Amino acid sequence: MGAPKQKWTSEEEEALRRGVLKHGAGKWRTIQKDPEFSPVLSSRSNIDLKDKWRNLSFSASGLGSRDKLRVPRPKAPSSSPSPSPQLLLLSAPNNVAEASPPEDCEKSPQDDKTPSPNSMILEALDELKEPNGSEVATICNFIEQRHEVQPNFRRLLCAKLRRLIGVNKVEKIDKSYKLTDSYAKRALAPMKDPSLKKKDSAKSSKAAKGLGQLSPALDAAEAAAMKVADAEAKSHLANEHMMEVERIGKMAEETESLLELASELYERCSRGEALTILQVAHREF
DNA sequence: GTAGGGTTACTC
DNA sequence: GAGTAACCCTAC
Repeated sequence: MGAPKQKWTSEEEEALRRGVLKHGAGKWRTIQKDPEFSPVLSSRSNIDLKDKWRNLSFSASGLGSRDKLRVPRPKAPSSSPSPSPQLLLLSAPNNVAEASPPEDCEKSPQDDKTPSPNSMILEALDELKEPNGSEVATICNFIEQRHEVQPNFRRLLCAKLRRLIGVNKVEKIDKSYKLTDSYAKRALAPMKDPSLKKKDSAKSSKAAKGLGQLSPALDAAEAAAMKVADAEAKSHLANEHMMEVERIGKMAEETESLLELASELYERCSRGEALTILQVAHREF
């Protein structure tokens, strides 16, 4: 890495936040070019904005930053439907990744020599079944016993667990982790279904995968709908506030002109001038 | 142009 | 050593 890291200033963060409010998350280029924000964000690329917003979103959710998984980049394209950026805007992205990429979908560990880390973690939590959750060390040991993992796997495990918490697949209890009830019931059931395991054809495994994804997908859709409704409500509220601001502005203008009128009247009257109501009403004086 | 996963530097 | 923030890479 050549250039040193360029830390984000609070002004830049504020500009980004306002830019997202104005144009919406996902319009990074627009925000970056917006004359209102470009002076502050001139040294940032649209990618920088996106990355920073991602970090902000994760910290807002109390999850810390997104995880970093040091595994070989899967060649399979991540064709998952991308979550609406607006979902990231107004609330923590807890459900955003529910419709997760294929890498996240839990295929049976038997399918591959080295399953994805997600699969291994979920498998471990599922099999450990500790009521109060399992500690990282326990999970790590479990996985190491069953699979060949990279040397720094424990560190990656922590990061991965946080992401799984973020997508509501795992919950953290004190220092332990366990599968969320909803996820354990819905997503893992098809995996463990012997009838599905028996069918080892590509077709059936695909079907099993689909089944495994269906419920989380429904959850994601439901959560997304709620988030959208929430965002719309907030947007409506913001509109109302804007109208209120305009109304108050108008009132201020009217008050000012009334004040001018009153002063004028006072001056005239103090000079002994007589004015009729009609004159005052039509300001014919 | 954007999203998402990966890598690296920094901090505690 | 672990967690986090910033940066990079690639697919779409």
